[in-house]
Amino acid sequence: MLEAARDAIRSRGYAATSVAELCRIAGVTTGAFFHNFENKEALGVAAAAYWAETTSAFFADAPYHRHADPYDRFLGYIDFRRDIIQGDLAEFTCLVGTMTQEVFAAYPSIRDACAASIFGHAATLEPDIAAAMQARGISADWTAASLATHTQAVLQGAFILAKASGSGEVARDSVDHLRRYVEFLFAAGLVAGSPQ
Amino acid sequence: MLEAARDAIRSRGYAATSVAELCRIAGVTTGAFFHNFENKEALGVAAAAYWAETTSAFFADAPYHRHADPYDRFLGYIDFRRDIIQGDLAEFTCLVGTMTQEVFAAYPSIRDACAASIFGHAATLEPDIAAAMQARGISADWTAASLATHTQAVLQGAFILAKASGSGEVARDSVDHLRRYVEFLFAAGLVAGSPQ
DNA sequence: ACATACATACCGAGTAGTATGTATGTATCG
DNA sequence: CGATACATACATACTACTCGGTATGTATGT
Repeated sequence: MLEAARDAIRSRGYAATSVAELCRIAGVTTGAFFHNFENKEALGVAAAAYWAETTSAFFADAPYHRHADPYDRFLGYIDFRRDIIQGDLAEFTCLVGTMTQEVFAAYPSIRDACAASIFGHAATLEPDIAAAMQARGISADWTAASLATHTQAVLQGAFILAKASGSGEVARDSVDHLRRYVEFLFAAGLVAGSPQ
Repeated sequence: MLEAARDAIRSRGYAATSVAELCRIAGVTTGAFFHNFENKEALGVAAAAYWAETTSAFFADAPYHRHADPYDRFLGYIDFRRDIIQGDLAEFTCLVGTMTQEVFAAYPSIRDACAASIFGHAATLEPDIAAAMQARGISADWTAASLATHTQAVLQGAFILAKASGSGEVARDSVDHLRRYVEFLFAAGLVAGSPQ
């Protein structure tokens, strides 16, 4: 059911996905649906929570954690995010980013669940960024938290451009820029602190 | 009518905005609506085209064009984008970015109109970026076009995070990171070409 | 000066279809 | 036997869209 919601909402959006269609895809009846979810809004919240869970597990198992150096882990994360931008648009884009755009004003409960997923994921990057900053003696006018959040902004924006262009290529290009930025940040830390 | 569509779709989304509601806001009848637009999809296309027109004029009149140096104009653009992230969420976020997420699979005509607006706007930045690169003798593994596109990705992603968090603050933080990146790119051009 | 014919823009009640949600019945469990 | 987990058949509201009618203007002929 939650998987059906994930797939349908990712390709059609929240409002355009009907409960009946969802039931048909998942092979359940409307009775079962409304037995498990109070209403459609509750499904949206549950879908966002399910997304947070499954993506957490997915990234926890990803190979970039093998690196001993936290800086390498962070760069490895970015490379990994770049690598998984491939195949069908609805397969690599972000459910909660999509839903947020639609429901942020009308359904605060869904918006909050989406925000928890996005910022919760960003928070998992903070320790590595902070450790990398400390190892390189970086004290800048940006924080580990703001850089972690920025990576998510770049990714979300990259997904929008991918959907607009119909291809993941522009998204990968943007992630390349993000990687270069991070290299600059930590290379600059070795010499001074900020550009010019 | 197009203004009503712009405001309604920016806060509620395309699918959740009904024709009847649109007519009520704009103070027209359904007869008038379907006289002017073949169907709701045609309105979506027209709204995206109207957005492209009005934003083109808005940015053409913006103060950053006063700078004599193309590099300053580009940085001025980024600062301007940062400055206008204020007030209500539905007022500073991007109509075509929002619509793209919803309709990219179901309504190719709307998606294409949104893509034309986004990438058309990005293209207006290319000449200044290219001129700045040439003035500083930069030959890098990135192009003016890819950097222009990346700026749009950061902005679009920043808007998503703003909607998720309910505040423009995180969006402005991301634009700050973008500015710092651009400064790095052009500072590095003066010495070598890439980080390290 | 003005009648006729016609085109365009618009009105708004109505329609077929679809949306979410509900009321009620039934099977399956501990 | 009571509670939970569903299935089925609606109910009600809303959806995009239509269609016959009308108001307004314009081109043309006399």
